[in-house]
Amino acid sequence: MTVPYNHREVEQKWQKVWDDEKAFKTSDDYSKPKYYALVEFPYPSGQGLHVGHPRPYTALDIVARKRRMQGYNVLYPMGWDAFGLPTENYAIKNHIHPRIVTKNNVERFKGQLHALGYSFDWDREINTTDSDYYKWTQWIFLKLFKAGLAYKSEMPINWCTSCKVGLANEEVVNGVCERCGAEVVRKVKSQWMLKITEYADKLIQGLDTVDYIERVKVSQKNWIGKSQGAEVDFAITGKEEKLRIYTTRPDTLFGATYMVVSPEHPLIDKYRDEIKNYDELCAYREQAAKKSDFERTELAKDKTGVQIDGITATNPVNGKEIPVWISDYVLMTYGTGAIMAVPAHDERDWDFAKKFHLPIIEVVAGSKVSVQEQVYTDVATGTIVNSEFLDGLSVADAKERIIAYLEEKGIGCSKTNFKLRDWVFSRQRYWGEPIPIVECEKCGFVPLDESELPLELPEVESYMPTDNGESPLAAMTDWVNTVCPCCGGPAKRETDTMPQWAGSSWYFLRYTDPHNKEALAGREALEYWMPVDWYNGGMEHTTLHLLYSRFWHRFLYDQGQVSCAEPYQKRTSHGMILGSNGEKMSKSRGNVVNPDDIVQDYGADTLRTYEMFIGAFDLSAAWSEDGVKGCRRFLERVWKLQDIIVDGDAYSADLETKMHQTIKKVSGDFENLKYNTAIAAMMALINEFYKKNAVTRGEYKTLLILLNPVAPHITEELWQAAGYEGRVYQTTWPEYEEAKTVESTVELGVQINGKLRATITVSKDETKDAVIAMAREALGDKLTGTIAKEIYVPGRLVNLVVK
RNA sequence: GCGGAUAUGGCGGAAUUGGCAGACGCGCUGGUUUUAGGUACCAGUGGGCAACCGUGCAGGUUCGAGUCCUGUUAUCCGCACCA
Repeated sequence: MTVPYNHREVEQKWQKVWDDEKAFKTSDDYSKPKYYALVEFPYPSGQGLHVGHPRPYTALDIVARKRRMQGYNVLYPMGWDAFGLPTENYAIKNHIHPRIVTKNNVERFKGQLHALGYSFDWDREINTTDSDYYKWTQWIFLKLFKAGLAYKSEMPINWCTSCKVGLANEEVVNGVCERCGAEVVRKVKSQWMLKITEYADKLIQGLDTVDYIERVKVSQKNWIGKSQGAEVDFAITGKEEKLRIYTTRPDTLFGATYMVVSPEHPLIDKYRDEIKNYDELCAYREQAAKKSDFERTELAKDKTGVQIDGITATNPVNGKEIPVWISDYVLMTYGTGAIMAVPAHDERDWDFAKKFHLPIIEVVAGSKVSVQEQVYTDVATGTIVNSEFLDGLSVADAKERIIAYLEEKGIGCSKTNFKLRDWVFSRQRYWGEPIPIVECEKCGFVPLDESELPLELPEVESYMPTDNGESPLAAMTDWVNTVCPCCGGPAKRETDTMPQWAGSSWYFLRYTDPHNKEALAGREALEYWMPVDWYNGGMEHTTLHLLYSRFWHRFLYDQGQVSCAEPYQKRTSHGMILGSNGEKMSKSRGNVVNPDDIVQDYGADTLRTYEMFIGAFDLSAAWSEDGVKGCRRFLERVWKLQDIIVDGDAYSADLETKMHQTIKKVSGDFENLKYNTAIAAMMALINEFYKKNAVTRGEYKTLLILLNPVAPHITEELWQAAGYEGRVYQTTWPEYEEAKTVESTVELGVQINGKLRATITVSKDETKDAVIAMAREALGDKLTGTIAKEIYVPGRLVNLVVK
């Protein structure tokens, strides 16, 4: 009888061995084939590791370990995305420097990850808050600035009226401050912006060249929101000036019965003398500005607006005079801030026209507008009517025709718009990368010289933002007042810092060469390692982090700094781990599971196995302590196979097919995010061993290798105990023979009219006639009437169609 | 409202992509070992006495549908009037 399975001893032992042997150190031998597996690096929060973290980490650890055994040079790194709000807030509250808070949290996280036995190369650990690291974040910012992609602009920020502090979006809950519950208003402040919009098209096109799960591609495309339409000039009656609008439906131009401009549109102030109800418009504008996003959502269906009295416009294609309204359903930030309204064929225009009794003209025949009193927005069917030279055309043809007409007459042009907005890049916070720009009275915004990087975060007395909304750095006059790098005159440093997204927008590059002092990473390292072969992360990062980092990478590519256009070859996403009640884990719900407890009580291998077995990797799954026990039981059963090992390096004859099938199944499933079925296959395999009460040394060896990526500690221990050579992590991944995965005899279902009536066992290469004959015999009396059709699907079933 | 997903035993979930639904695990029932509890092991476990019926619901295509098509309901996630 063998010793019992003591997970604590086994896991500590092997973690030490791996450390001592530098088992997972990435090699600098660039002649080997490479594999770069990446998981999103965590924010080291004060709560420590959550059971959600190990799910993706284990999944890619499995891939990384398997790839090493397949002979690849594997880069599987880990680091810390450590700038950010919670650390800063904790520092403010407890009067501890955020650097200390970060250091403590990182230590805790690292200890927890280490205890889970991940094969990260810790020599490549990075931390976004190290000045050696953020030096290069600042360096990239300077490149963006010099390329004209960083600029300052007035943007509204969330302002808590009670705390007198600018808030991040995530600190605003239902329109009030998360901390004090006071009202949050918009306050305009000059902020750094990055022109991600300039890369909108490249970011869409790049998606065609990469292997991302479909829903990630779809979300990115929707977020960028490309729409093709036209800009058209409407004449303002009696004026030289035109009112330019954007529309995706230029084909409905003849159906425009009024226009709407956004309340902030400059037209209103420009013609204030001619406008008879200017005061009324101003009142509406003020009301619209006060509406919070929350209220605007609530009121989405109920349209409001005021007609501009004194101004009308002329439809350029038919010369008709139409009224102009203002309404907050038109946004100043999209298109031109003005629209033509075609109520017959746009839902919002329809609602608005109905409310204010404006005329509705049908220009796409779909019978619904006039007959059923319904808006008709379908573009795939329908024929243009009431539109002179467009009559009879399809929507698509009419679009083409009208755009040609507009361009010929000089009253409009085709135009592409994006929903994507530029990236607001500054934060009025302490715990972020300082923006390496000074403002000189004479020279304006001047970038620091690269030699001055890193621009280190100075020590401050208080991390609290100031009451006027400036960053805490603004109070440090010694630091703020500096000289202009350009003219030597007096200048002030930028006191805002970068958002948390900055450090994570390029970290995958740093891992390739983390200690490089001369560059963000060496050229050779970048060329060898990039792109990331497989990147896994949460769906919540699809539109921000993933898009931002693709933007930075594409920019660096255009600058000749990196050698591939897209940073990630493959992107997958994991599902969330929910509490045992099926709800999201949270302290307030009291359903949080601490991974440390599971590691203590059941072991890291059990936790890893369970998290992989819990369900389909991309779907959310509820935690179950009983499920954990089941996985522990499985490992116990693997442990106890030691008692029934028999001699023989080969697979036994009766299990040969099963062995080859299992290798195939596990190898394939590990590549396709199907960890749950891979583990199920291994469970089924050991059930076979127990049925026979014997496992050959050859079978046992294969099992240990297959299971090793999932449960690395126990398999190393058993490997050593069985006296196999070296370590599992140094061995070679087993091969299977396709021919040997097929059983020589198969059981077939025999159906009558699609219903199962019997089963027969036949040899895999039996002829159809013979199989049918056997099927008829097996059915006996059950077969009545005449057979109209005989269907034989080899390896599957026989179906007899009877009349 | 728009976009994306999901729906299969008591529970978590499988199903070679149109071919024997319920793999694997949990739980449960009975048994063996044990002073007992737990552990471990063995047998059983979708429903129904049966014929049969069973993959959210209603239709359809097919020799054959969890899988394809049409419609519909519920739940979850993301977005918010983008002309």
